[in-house]
Amino acid sequence: MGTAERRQREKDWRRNEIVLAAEKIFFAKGFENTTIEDIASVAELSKGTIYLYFDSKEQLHGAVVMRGVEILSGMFHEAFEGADTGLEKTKAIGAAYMRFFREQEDYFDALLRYEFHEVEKIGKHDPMLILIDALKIGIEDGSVRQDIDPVKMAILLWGQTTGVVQNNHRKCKAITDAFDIDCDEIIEYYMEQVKRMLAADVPSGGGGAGSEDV
Amino acid sequence: MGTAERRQREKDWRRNEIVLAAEKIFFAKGFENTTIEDIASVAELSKGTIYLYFDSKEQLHGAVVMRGVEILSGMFHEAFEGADTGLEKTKAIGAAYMRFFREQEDYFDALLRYEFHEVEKIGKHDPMLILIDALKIGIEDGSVRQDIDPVKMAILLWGQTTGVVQNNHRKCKAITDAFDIDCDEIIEYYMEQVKRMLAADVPSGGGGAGSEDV
DNA sequence: CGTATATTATGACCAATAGTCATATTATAC
DNA sequence: GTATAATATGACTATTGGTCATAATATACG
Repeated sequence: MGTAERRQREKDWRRNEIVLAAEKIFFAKGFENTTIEDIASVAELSKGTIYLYFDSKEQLHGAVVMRGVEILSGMFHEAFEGADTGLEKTKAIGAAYMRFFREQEDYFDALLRYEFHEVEKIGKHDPMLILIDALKIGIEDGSVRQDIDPVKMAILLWGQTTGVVQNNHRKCKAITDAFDIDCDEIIEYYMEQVKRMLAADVPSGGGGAGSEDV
Repeated sequence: MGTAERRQREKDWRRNEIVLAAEKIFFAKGFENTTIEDIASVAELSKGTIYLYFDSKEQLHGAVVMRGVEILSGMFHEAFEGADTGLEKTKAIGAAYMRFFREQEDYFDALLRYEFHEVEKIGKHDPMLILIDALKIGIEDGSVRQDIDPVKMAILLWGQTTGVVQNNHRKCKAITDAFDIDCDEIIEYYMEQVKRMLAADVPSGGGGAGSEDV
Protein backbone atom coordinates (compact mmCIF):
# COMPACT_ATOMS: atom_id res chain seq x y z
CA MET A 1 0.00 0.00 0.00
CA GLY A 2 1.14 3.53 -0.79
CA THR A 3 0.61 4.92 2.67
CA ALA A 4 4.32 5.28 3.29
CA GLU A 5 4.87 7.20 0.09
CA ARG A 6 1.96 9.50 0.76
CA ARG A 7 3.36 10.21 4.21
CA GLN A 8 6.74 10.97 2.77
CA ARG A 9 5.14 13.36 0.30
CA GLU A 10 3.31 15.07 3.09
CA LYS A 11 6.48 15.34 5.08
CA ASP A 12 8.36 16.82 2.15
CA TRP A 13 5.57 19.23 1.51
CA ARG A 14 5.55 20.38 5.12
CA ARG A 15 9.28 20.77 5.09
CA ASN A 16 8.98 22.93 2.06
CA GLU A 17 6.26 25.00 3.67
CA ILE A 18 8.62 25.70 6.51
CA VAL A 19 11.36 26.79 4.13
CA LEU A 20 8.92 29.11 2.41
CA ALA A 21 7.91 30.61 5.73
CA ALA A 22 11.54 31.03 6.74
CA GLU A 23 12.38 32.64 3.43
CA LYS A 24 9.52 35.06 3.75
CA ILE A 25 10.70 36.32 7.10
CA PHE A 26 14.42 36.17 6.41
CA PHE A 27 13.82 38.36 3.39
CA ALA A 28 11.53 40.70 5.28
CA LYS A 29 13.48 41.13 8.50
CA GLY A 30 16.91 39.73 7.83
CA PHE A 31 18.39 36.53 9.15
CA GLU A 32 19.57 37.90 12.47
CA ASN A 33 16.27 39.51 13.32
CA THR A 34 14.21 36.47 12.55
CA THR A 35 13.31 34.15 15.37
CA ILE A 36 12.38 30.53 15.02
CA GLU A 37 9.15 31.44 16.71
CA ASP A 38 8.44 33.87 13.86
CA ILE A 39 8.93 31.14 11.34
CA ALA A 40 6.81 28.70 13.32
CA SER A 41 4.05 31.25 13.52
CA VAL A 42 4.00 31.92 9.79
CA ALA A 43 4.15 28.22 9.06
CA GLU A 44 1.31 27.75 11.53
CA LEU A 45 3.31 25.29 13.54
CA SER A 46 4.94 25.29 16.91
CA LYS A 47 8.57 25.95 17.53
CA GLY A 48 9.27 22.36 18.42
CA THR A 49 7.89 21.14 15.12
CA ILE A 50 10.35 23.29 13.21
CA TYR A 51 13.12 21.43 14.95
CA LEU A 52 11.54 18.19 13.80
CA TYR A 53 12.40 19.19 10.27
CA PHE A 54 15.56 21.22 10.74
CA ASP A 55 18.44 20.97 13.15
CA SER A 56 19.17 24.65 13.43
CA LYS A 57 18.41 28.11 12.24
CA GLU A 58 21.56 27.95 10.18
CA GLN A 59 20.33 24.88 8.36
CA LEU A 60 17.12 26.68 7.59
CA HIS A 61 19.17 29.44 6.08
CA GLY A 62 21.02 26.85 4.05
CA ALA A 63 17.75 25.55 2.66
CA VAL A 64 16.79 29.03 1.51
CA VAL A 65 20.19 29.51 -0.08
CA MET A 66 19.69 26.22 -1.88
CA ARG A 67 16.55 27.61 -3.47
CA GLY A 68 18.53 30.61 -4.62
CA VAL A 69 21.25 28.45 -6.10
CA GLU A 70 18.65 26.48 -7.99
CA ILE A 71 17.18 29.63 -9.49
CA LEU A 72 20.64 30.83 -10.41
CA SER A 73 21.56 27.50 -11.87
CA GLY A 74 18.39 27.53 -13.93
CA MET A 75 19.22 30.97 -15.28
CA PHE A 76 22.72 29.80 -16.13
CA HIS A 77 21.42 26.84 -18.05
CA GLU A 78 19.00 29.00 -19.95
CA ALA A 79 21.79 31.39 -20.81
CA PHE A 80 24.00 28.54 -21.86
CA GLU A 81 21.39 27.02 -24.14
CA GLY A 82 20.39 30.33 -25.65
CA ALA A 83 23.81 31.28 -26.99
CA ASP A 84 25.75 29.88 -29.91
CA THR A 85 29.50 30.07 -29.51
CA GLY A 86 31.34 29.17 -26.35
CA LEU A 87 32.27 32.80 -25.83
CA GLU A 88 28.67 33.85 -26.24
CA LYS A 89 27.60 31.23 -23.75
CA THR A 90 30.16 32.44 -21.26
CA LYS A 91 29.10 36.01 -21.70
CA ALA A 92 25.45 35.07 -21.44
CA ILE A 93 26.16 33.30 -18.17
CA GLY A 94 27.87 36.41 -16.88
CA ALA A 95 24.92 38.52 -17.93
CA ALA A 96 22.58 36.09 -16.22
CA TYR A 97 24.53 36.48 -13.02
CA MET A 98 24.18 40.22 -13.21
CA ARG A 99 20.47 39.83 -13.76
CA PHE A 100 20.19 37.48 -10.82
CA PHE A 101 22.00 39.90 -8.62
CA ARG A 102 19.63 42.67 -9.66
CA GLU A 103 16.35 40.84 -9.80
CA GLN A 104 16.81 38.44 -6.93
CA GLU A 105 18.53 40.65 -4.45
CA ASP A 106 17.18 38.78 -1.47
CA TYR A 107 18.52 35.49 -2.71
CA PHE A 108 21.76 37.14 -3.64
CA ASP A 109 22.18 38.51 -0.15
CA ALA A 110 21.39 35.14 1.33
CA LEU A 111 24.00 33.63 -0.95
CA LEU A 112 26.61 36.13 0.14
CA ARG A 113 25.79 35.46 3.74
CA TYR A 114 26.60 31.88 3.00
CA GLU A 115 29.97 32.63 1.51
CA PHE A 116 31.65 32.06 4.86
CA HIS A 117 31.00 28.42 5.25
CA GLU A 118 33.72 26.19 4.07
CA VAL A 119 32.67 24.06 1.17
CA GLU A 120 33.46 20.39 1.42
CA LYS A 121 32.48 19.23 -2.01
CA ILE A 122 31.71 20.89 -5.32
CA GLY A 123 27.96 20.44 -5.57
CA LYS A 124 26.18 19.09 -8.61
CA HIS A 125 24.70 22.52 -9.18
CA ASP A 126 27.86 24.49 -8.63
CA PRO A 127 27.83 27.36 -11.10
CA MET A 128 31.49 26.78 -11.88
CA LEU A 129 30.66 23.55 -13.68
CA ILE A 130 28.58 25.12 -16.39
CA LEU A 131 31.21 27.79 -16.86
CA ILE A 132 33.78 25.10 -17.48
CA ASP A 133 31.57 23.61 -20.18
CA ALA A 134 31.04 26.97 -21.83
CA LEU A 135 34.76 27.69 -21.89
CA LYS A 136 35.62 24.27 -23.25
CA ILE A 137 33.15 24.72 -26.07
CA GLY A 138 34.59 28.15 -26.72
CA ILE A 139 38.07 26.76 -27.02
CA GLU A 140 36.85 24.13 -29.41
CA ASP A 141 34.87 26.46 -31.62
CA GLY A 142 37.66 29.02 -31.62
CA SER A 143 35.70 31.83 -30.00
CA VAL A 144 37.78 31.65 -26.84
CA ARG A 145 41.54 32.02 -26.56
CA GLN A 146 43.26 28.70 -27.11
CA ASP A 147 45.74 29.04 -24.33
CA ILE A 148 43.43 29.32 -21.35
CA ASP A 149 42.83 26.51 -18.93
CA PRO A 150 39.05 26.18 -18.83
CA VAL A 151 38.90 24.76 -15.33
CA LYS A 152 41.19 27.30 -13.74
CA MET A 153 39.57 30.10 -15.67
CA ALA A 154 36.09 29.01 -14.64
CA ILE A 155 37.16 28.97 -11.02
CA LEU A 156 38.61 32.44 -11.40
CA LEU A 157 35.59 33.80 -13.21
CA TRP A 158 33.21 32.58 -10.59
CA GLY A 159 35.29 33.94 -7.74
CA GLN A 160 36.15 37.25 -9.24
CA THR A 161 32.70 37.97 -10.58
CA THR A 162 31.17 37.30 -7.21
CA GLY A 163 33.79 39.58 -5.69
CA VAL A 164 33.13 42.39 -8.14
CA VAL A 165 29.40 42.18 -7.68
CA GLN A 166 29.64 41.98 -3.91
CA ASN A 167 32.04 44.89 -3.74
CA ASN A 168 29.85 46.89 -6.04
CA HIS A 169 26.85 46.03 -3.95
CA ARG A 170 28.17 47.17 -0.62
CA LYS A 171 30.18 50.15 -1.75
CA CYS A 172 27.92 51.45 -4.48
CA LYS A 173 26.90 54.60 -2.69
CA ALA A 174 30.40 55.23 -1.38
CA ILE A 175 31.91 54.79 -4.83
CA THR A 176 29.43 57.11 -6.43
CA ASP A 177 30.12 59.72 -3.78
CA ALA A 178 33.89 59.44 -3.92
CA PHE A 179 34.48 59.00 -7.64
CA ASP A 180 31.26 60.11 -9.26
CA ILE A 181 30.89 56.84 -11.09
CA ASP A 182 27.60 55.13 -11.61
CA CYS A 183 27.70 51.61 -10.22
CA ASP A 184 26.27 50.04 -13.34
CA GLU A 185 29.18 51.46 -15.28
CA ILE A 186 31.51 49.40 -13.16
CA ILE A 187 29.66 46.24 -14.01
CA GLU A 188 29.69 47.12 -17.70
CA TYR A 189 33.37 47.85 -17.54
CA TYR A 190 33.91 44.53 -15.88
CA MET A 191 32.06 42.66 -18.58
CA GLU A 192 34.25 44.36 -21.18
CA GLN A 193 37.39 43.32 -19.39
CA VAL A 194 36.24 39.76 -19.13
CA LYS A 195 35.43 39.66 -22.78
CA ARG A 196 38.87 40.99 -23.55
CA MET A 197 40.38 38.38 -21.29
CA LEU A 198 38.59 35.49 -22.94
CA ALA A 199 37.99 36.39 -26.57
CA ALA A 200 40.27 34.83 -29.11
CA ASP A 201 40.13 37.71 -31.54
CA VAL A 202 41.54 40.59 -29.55
CA PRO A 203 42.67 43.14 -32.12
CA SER A 204 44.51 44.89 -29.28
CA GLY A 205 47.68 45.53 -31.34
CA GLY A 206 48.25 49.25 -30.78
CA GLY A 207 46.23 51.37 -28.42
CA GLY A 208 42.95 49.52 -28.62
CA ALA A 209 41.22 52.15 -30.70
CA GLY A 210 38.31 50.21 -32.10
CA SER A 211 37.53 47.80 -29.29
CA GLU A 212 34.98 49.82 -27.38
CA ASP A 213 31.93 48.24 -28.95
CA VAL A 214 31.96 44.73 -27.46
CA MET B 1 47.43 71.98 32.78
CA GLY B 2 47.76 68.76 30.77
CA THR B 3 45.47 66.67 32.93
CA ALA B 4 42.84 66.47 30.27
CA GLU B 5 45.29 65.26 27.66
CA ARG B 6 46.74 62.67 29.96
CA ARG B 7 43.26 61.41 30.71
CA GLN B 8 42.48 61.20 27.04
CA ARG B 9 45.67 59.24 26.50
CA GLU B 10 44.73 56.86 29.26
CA LYS B 11 41.29 56.46 27.79
CA ASP B 12 42.69 55.74 24.36
CA TRP B 13 45.13 53.28 25.83
CA ARG B 14 42.41 51.45 27.70
CA ARG B 15 40.26 51.35 24.61
CA ASN B 16 43.12 49.82 22.75
CA GLU B 17 43.68 47.26 25.48
CA ILE B 18 40.08 46.20 25.06
CA VAL B 19 40.51 45.83 21.33
CA LEU B 20 43.59 43.71 21.90
CA ALA B 21 41.69 41.50 24.31
CA ALA B 22 38.81 41.18 21.90
CA GLU B 23 41.13 40.33 19.05
CA LYS B 24 42.83 37.67 21.08
CA ILE B 25 39.59 35.88 21.81
CA PHE B 26 37.94 36.46 18.45
CA PHE B 27 40.97 34.87 16.82
CA ALA B 28 41.06 32.03 19.31
CA LYS B 29 37.38 31.11 19.48
CA GLY B 30 35.73 32.91 16.60
CA PHE B 31 33.44 35.90 16.75
CA GLU B 32 30.24 34.00 17.44
CA ASN B 33 31.69 31.98 20.28
CA THR B 34 33.19 34.94 22.05
CA THR B 35 31.20 36.58 24.80
CA ILE B 36 31.63 40.11 26.00
CA GLU B 37 32.30 38.62 29.40
CA ASP B 38 35.25 36.74 27.90
CA ILE B 39 36.66 39.95 26.57
CA ALA B 40 36.08 41.78 29.83
CA SER B 41 37.83 39.04 31.71
CA VAL B 42 40.92 39.11 29.51
CA ALA B 43 40.99 42.88 29.63
CA GLU B 44 40.63 42.64 33.41
CA LEU B 45 37.57 44.81 33.39
CA SER B 46 33.91 44.26 33.99
CA LYS B 47 31.34 43.79 31.32
CA GLY B 48 29.81 47.17 31.92
CA THR B 49 33.11 48.90 31.36
CA ILE B 50 33.43 47.36 27.93
CA TYR B 51 30.20 49.07 27.02
CA LEU B 52 31.66 52.32 28.21
CA TYR B 53 34.09 52.13 25.34
CA PHE B 54 32.11 50.29 22.70
CA ASP B 55 28.45 50.30 21.80
CA SER B 56 28.22 46.72 20.72
CA LYS B 57 30.01 43.50 20.04
CA GLU B 58 29.78 44.32 16.36
CA GLN B 59 31.61 47.58 16.88
CA LEU B 60 34.33 45.72 18.70
CA HIS B 61 34.65 43.49 15.70
CA GLY B 62 34.90 46.57 13.53
CA ALA B 63 37.79 47.85 15.62
CA VAL B 64 39.66 44.60 15.10
CA VAL B 65 39.00 44.74 11.38
CA MET B 66 40.37 48.25 11.38
CA ARG B 67 43.65 46.95 12.74
CA GLY B 68 43.74 44.42 9.95
CA VAL B 69 43.09 47.06 7.34
CA GLU B 70 45.93 49.13 8.74
CA ILE B 71 48.33 46.23 8.48
CA LEU B 72 47.17 45.57 4.95
CA SER B 73 47.44 49.20 4.06
CA GLY B 74 50.99 49.26 5.41
CA MET B 75 51.91 46.27 3.30
CA PHE B 76 50.40 47.92 0.25
CA HIS B 77 52.40 51.07 0.80
CA GLU B 78 55.59 49.11 1.20
CA ALA B 79 54.86 47.21 -1.98
CA PHE B 80 54.08 50.44 -3.76
CA GLU B 81 57.28 52.12 -2.67
CA GLY B 82 59.43 49.11 -3.41
CA ALA B 83 58.56 48.82 -7.08
CA ASP B 84 59.56 50.97 -10.02
CA THR B 85 57.04 51.10 -12.80
CA GLY B 86 53.33 51.48 -12.29
CA LEU B 87 52.74 47.96 -13.48
CA GLU B 88 55.33 46.65 -11.06
CA LYS B 89 53.72 48.58 -8.26
CA THR B 90 50.33 47.16 -9.11
CA LYS B 91 51.67 43.65 -9.26
CA ALA B 92 53.55 44.15 -6.01
CA ILE B 93 50.34 45.26 -4.34
CA GLY B 94 48.63 42.15 -5.60
CA ALA B 95 51.43 40.02 -4.27
CA ALA B 96 51.22 41.81 -0.94
CA TYR B 97 47.54 40.98 -0.76
CA MET B 98 48.30 37.33 -1.33
CA ARG B 99 50.88 37.44 1.40
CA PHE B 100 48.46 39.13 3.76
CA PHE B 101 45.88 36.49 3.09
CA ARG B 102 48.41 33.79 3.83
CA GLU B 103 50.27 35.27 6.75
CA GLN B 104 47.46 37.08 8.51
CA GLU B 105 44.69 34.59 8.11
CA ASP B 106 42.92 35.70 11.25
CA TYR B 107 42.74 39.27 10.11
CA PHE B 108 41.76 38.17 6.68
CA ASP B 109 38.88 36.14 8.05
CA ALA B 110 37.80 39.05 10.17
CA LEU B 111 37.90 41.22 7.08
CA LEU B 112 35.76 38.81 5.13
CA ARG B 113 33.29 38.63 7.96
CA TYR B 114 33.01 42.36 7.58
CA GLU B 115 32.27 42.25 3.88
CA PHE B 116 28.55 42.29 4.59
CA HIS B 117 28.22 45.69 6.08
CA GLU B 118 27.35 48.42 3.71
CA VAL B 119 30.08 50.98 3.36
CA GLU B 120 29.05 54.59 3.64
CA LYS B 121 32.25 56.31 2.71
CA ILE B 122 35.51 55.30 1.08
CA GLY B 123 37.90 55.41 4.02
CA LYS B 124 41.23 57.16 3.97
CA HIS B 125 42.93 53.79 4.13
CA ASP B 126 40.81 52.07 1.54
CA PRO B 127 43.09 49.79 -0.44
CA MET B 128 41.49 50.88 -3.67
CA LEU B 129 43.06 54.30 -3.38
CA ILE B 130 46.63 53.13 -3.60
CA LEU B 131 45.70 50.89 -6.50
CA ILE B 132 44.40 53.90 -8.34
CA ASP B 133 47.71 55.68 -7.82
CA ALA B 134 49.69 52.70 -9.02
CA LEU B 135 47.59 52.39 -12.15
CA LYS B 136 47.82 56.08 -12.92
CA ILE B 137 51.58 55.96 -12.66
CA GLY B 138 51.58 52.90 -14.87
CA ILE B 139 49.60 54.67 -17.53
CA GLU B 140 51.97 57.62 -17.40
CA ASP B 141 55.15 55.59 -17.54
CA GLY B 142 53.76 53.38 -20.27
CA SER B 143 53.92 50.11 -18.37
CA VAL B 144 50.14 49.86 -18.18
CA ARG B 145 47.71 49.84 -21.09
CA GLN B 146 46.79 53.36 -22.10
CA ASP B 147 43.12 52.70 -22.56
CA ILE B 148 42.17 51.60 -19.09
CA ASP B 149 40.30 53.76 -16.66
CA PRO B 150 42.44 53.68 -13.52
CA VAL B 151 39.61 54.31 -11.11
CA LYS B 152 37.23 51.77 -12.55
CA MET B 153 40.04 49.27 -12.93
CA ALA B 154 41.17 49.76 -9.35
CA ILE B 155 37.64 49.16 -8.13
CA LEU B 156 37.45 46.02 -10.22
CA LEU B 157 40.82 44.75 -9.13
CA TRP B 158 40.02 45.15 -5.49
CA GLY B 159 36.67 43.46 -5.79
CA GLN B 160 37.69 40.62 -8.01
CA THR B 161 40.89 39.85 -6.17
CA THR B 162 39.03 39.64 -2.90
CA GLY B 163 36.52 37.39 -4.59
CA VAL B 164 39.15 35.08 -6.02
CA VAL B 165 40.97 34.82 -2.75
CA GLN B 166 37.80 34.27 -0.76
CA ASN B 167 36.54 31.65 -3.17
CA ASN B 168 39.89 29.96 -3.14
CA HIS B 169 39.90 30.05 0.63
CA ARG B 170 36.59 28.38 1.22
CA LYS B 171 36.61 25.92 -1.64
CA CYS B 172 40.27 24.99 -1.65
CA LYS B 173 39.77 21.44 -0.48
CA ALA B 174 36.71 20.93 -2.63
CA ILE B 175 38.52 22.23 -5.71
CA THR B 176 41.52 20.05 -5.13
CA ASP B 177 39.27 17.03 -4.70
CA ALA B 178 37.11 17.72 -7.73
CA PHE B 179 39.68 18.97 -10.22
CA ASP B 180 43.00 17.90 -8.80
CA ILE B 181 44.33 21.41 -8.89
CA ASP B 182 46.53 22.86 -6.20
CA CYS B 183 45.00 26.00 -4.77
CA ASP B 184 48.17 28.01 -5.09
CA GLU B 185 48.13 27.32 -8.80
CA ILE B 186 44.84 29.13 -9.03
CA ILE B 187 46.29 32.18 -7.41
CA GLU B 188 49.29 32.09 -9.71
CA TYR B 189 47.05 31.72 -12.69
CA TYR B 190 45.05 34.67 -11.50
CA MET B 191 48.12 36.84 -11.19
CA GLU B 192 49.07 35.96 -14.75
CA GLN B 193 45.66 36.93 -16.03
CA VAL B 194 45.77 40.23 -14.23
CA LYS B 195 49.16 40.99 -15.65
CA ARG B 196 47.85 40.20 -19.09
CA MET B 197 44.89 42.45 -18.49
CA LEU B 198 46.96 45.41 -17.40
CA ALA B 199 50.29 45.21 -19.19
CA ALA B 200 50.79 47.51 -22.13
CA ASP B 201 53.08 45.20 -24.02
CA VAL B 202 50.88 42.21 -24.73
CA PRO B 203 52.46 40.51 -27.76
CA SER B 204 49.24 38.44 -28.06
CA GLY B 205 48.98 38.91 -31.86
CA GLY B 206 48.25 35.37 -33.06
CA GLY B 207 47.66 32.40 -30.78
CA GLY B 208 49.69 33.54 -27.82
CA ALA B 209 52.57 31.18 -28.42
CA GLY B 210 55.37 32.81 -26.49
CA SER B 211 53.48 34.43 -23.65
CA GLU B 212 53.74 31.72 -21.05
CA ASP B 213 56.68 33.13 -19.19
CA VAL B 214 55.25 36.26 -17.56
C1' DC C 1 -14.80 -1.56 15.94
C1' DG C 2 -11.28 -1.03 19.51
C1' DT C 3 -6.84 -1.39 21.18
C1' DA C 4 -1.68 -1.08 20.58
C1' DT C 5 1.88 1.20 18.20
C1' DA C 6 4.18 4.70 15.67
C1' DT C 7 4.31 9.24 14.00
C1' DT C 8 3.88 14.01 14.46
C1' DA C 9 2.96 18.19 17.12
C1' DT C 10 3.12 21.06 21.22
C1' DG C 11 4.73 24.74 24.26
C1' DA C 12 6.69 25.10 28.87
C1' DC C 13 11.26 25.14 29.99
C1' DC C 14 16.42 25.82 30.10
C1' DA C 15 20.78 27.94 29.23
C1' DA C 16 23.32 31.40 27.31
C1' DT C 17 24.33 36.03 26.64
C1' DA C 18 23.97 40.95 24.63
C1' DG C 19 23.07 44.96 26.58
C1' DT C 20 21.32 48.19 30.78
C1' DC C 21 21.49 50.72 34.93
C1' DA C 22 21.56 52.01 39.76
C1' DT C 23 25.30 52.07 42.71
C1' DA C 24 30.09 52.44 44.07
C1' DT C 25 34.74 53.77 43.49
C1' DT C 26 38.23 56.85 42.18
C1' DA C 27 40.30 60.98 40.48
C1' DT C 28 40.06 66.05 39.94
C1' DA C 29 39.16 70.69 41.16
C1' DC C 30 39.34 74.38 44.18
C1' DG D 1 38.68 68.50 52.84
C1' DT D 2 34.66 68.68 50.40
C1' DA D 3 31.99 68.89 45.98
C1' DT D 4 31.96 67.34 41.44
C1' DA D 5 32.95 64.70 37.57
C1' DA D 6 34.71 60.63 35.45
C1' DT D 7 35.11 55.84 35.48
C1' DA D 8 34.04 51.14 36.92
C1' DT D 9 31.03 47.51 38.60
C1' DG D 10 28.08 43.36 38.39
C1' DA D 11 23.39 42.17 39.41
C1' DC D 12 19.63 42.28 36.42
C1' DT D 13 16.52 42.07 32.23
C1' DA D 14 14.96 40.58 27.95
C1' DT D 15 15.49 37.78 24.21
C1' DT D 16 15.92 33.60 21.96
C1' DG D 17 18.07 29.14 20.12
C1' DG D 18 17.38 24.76 21.23
C1' DT D 19 15.34 20.61 24.30
C1' DC D 20 12.11 17.44 26.05
C1' DA D 21 8.29 15.33 28.49
C1' DT D 22 3.65 15.21 27.19
C1' DA D 23 -0.23 15.19 24.10
C1' DA D 24 -2.69 14.55 19.92
C1' DT D 25 -3.27 12.09 15.78
C1' DA D 26 -2.84 8.60 12.44
C1' DT D 27 -1.94 3.76 11.26
C1' DA D 28 -2.03 -1.17 11.82
C1' DC D 29 -4.37 -5.15 12.80
C1' DG D 30 -6.97 -8.76 15.32
